[in-house]
Amino acid sequence: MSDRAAKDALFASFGSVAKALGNGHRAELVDVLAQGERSVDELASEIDESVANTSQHLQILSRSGLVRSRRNGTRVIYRLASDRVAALWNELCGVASTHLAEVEVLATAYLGVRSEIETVSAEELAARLDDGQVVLLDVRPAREYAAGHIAGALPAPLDELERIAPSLARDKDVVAYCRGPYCVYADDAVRFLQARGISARRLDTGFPEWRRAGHPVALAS
Amino acid sequence: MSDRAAKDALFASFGSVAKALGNGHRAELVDVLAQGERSVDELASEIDESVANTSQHLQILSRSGLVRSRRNGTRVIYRLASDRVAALWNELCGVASTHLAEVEVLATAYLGVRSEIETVSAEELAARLDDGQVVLLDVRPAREYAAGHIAGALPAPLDELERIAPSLARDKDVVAYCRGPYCVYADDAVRFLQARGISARRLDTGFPEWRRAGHPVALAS
DNA sequence: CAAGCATTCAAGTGATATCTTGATGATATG
DNA sequence: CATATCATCAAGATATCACTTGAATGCTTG
Repeated sequence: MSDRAAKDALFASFGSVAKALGNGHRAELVDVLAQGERSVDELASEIDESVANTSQHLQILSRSGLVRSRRNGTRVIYRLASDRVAALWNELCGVASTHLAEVEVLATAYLGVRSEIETVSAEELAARLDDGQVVLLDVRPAREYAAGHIAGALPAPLDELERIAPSLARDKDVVAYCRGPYCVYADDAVRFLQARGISARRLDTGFPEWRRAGHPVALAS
Repeated sequence: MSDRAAKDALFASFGSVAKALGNGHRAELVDVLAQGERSVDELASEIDESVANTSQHLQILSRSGLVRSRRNGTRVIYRLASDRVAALWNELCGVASTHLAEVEVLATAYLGVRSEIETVSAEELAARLDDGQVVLLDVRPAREYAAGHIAGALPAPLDELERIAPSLARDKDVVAYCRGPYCVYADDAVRFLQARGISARRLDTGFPEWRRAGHPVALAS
């Protein structure tokens, strides 16, 4: 094999990993899997695609090494191959939002206008949690809270927020967090609380980023 | 627009950035551009593709925001949109080599067996440079050295290594570096020197990674 | 303004991707 | 062992991608 052919093959291999991420549905699958492992039909309903199609996309991700799977009874459970994959996904989103103007437009179309939603950085949140002056709400679905959450966070899935809101201490800061920067849950929660006169902010990232940064978490045993 | 359609569009947009990297030739273009800006025909000859094809690939990279261009006389000069793009490319290579077994095989086919080539980490090199006990050789083409190099490195392009080798002080460590972890130059240089009885090691990354890590560099004014 | 060079465009061809549909495979349960 | 469930496979239609070729554009220079 010539040097050129060998070099092409090596770079094609690097490219194949990017190609695996180069599809909206597969990108979404990686985004969901960053929250934790899921079965094929859970993933299919999460991304609103047929099971057959989802399965095929998962196999493409698997062939490029981004995800792994195991069988559990009749189900096949997929997970990210490692935290590095989640970090790569994060970096990709960051580059896209920095350099692709359309991302901002599309994010607004999906998430709504974010200008009135104040954010908190992970560093600030970590510091204020130590002071005990923050009520931290995990507004993801209950099972994701159960699988792991920021240390000290309260379970507060969106559909229970109405019930929880009245009991929030008025003398503390309320902060909501969810799956990540492009997840609607925390935005919805902040708007919901604001509409009830409770000022709240959202973590500017999400649980996976928090955990990867080495901040304290509570994980399912 | 429904939430689902909006979400699909947003994630398709993220995916489009990955798709731009999802081709061996474009990946190689990004790898070269991480060294510094280049004209279209320089890039075309670097990746051994036709100018027309190279131009089209560059436009795909440009549309996805990964590169920018400016005109200089009859030439069009392309550059990476930012260091974050180089960091993303690095992360991608890292994930590929961690999770794709074939990368190791292909890297060996291209770079040769690397087991006998000792490496130095950037941290160790930075520390030893301060001690003055290292001869550091930049074995990239001369114009890349001229555009910027590690502070204290000597210009030592491969085709002049024969001339330079005899003058290397025998009481110091010799370290070679080049474009990055998947570049042959430093490996070739180490083998060349070893064959002449000079023990040498290579930096395990390359110049762009060194610079992004904030280590000292000398840049063209 | 004509000539030359670098780059881009446009059109065409063969190869890949994506999604759908219906069938098959694997595992647990009655 | 029959059945239900979850997942994968196989085949086919449509769209997109990658590369080639030849023409067109933009800039500089004589």
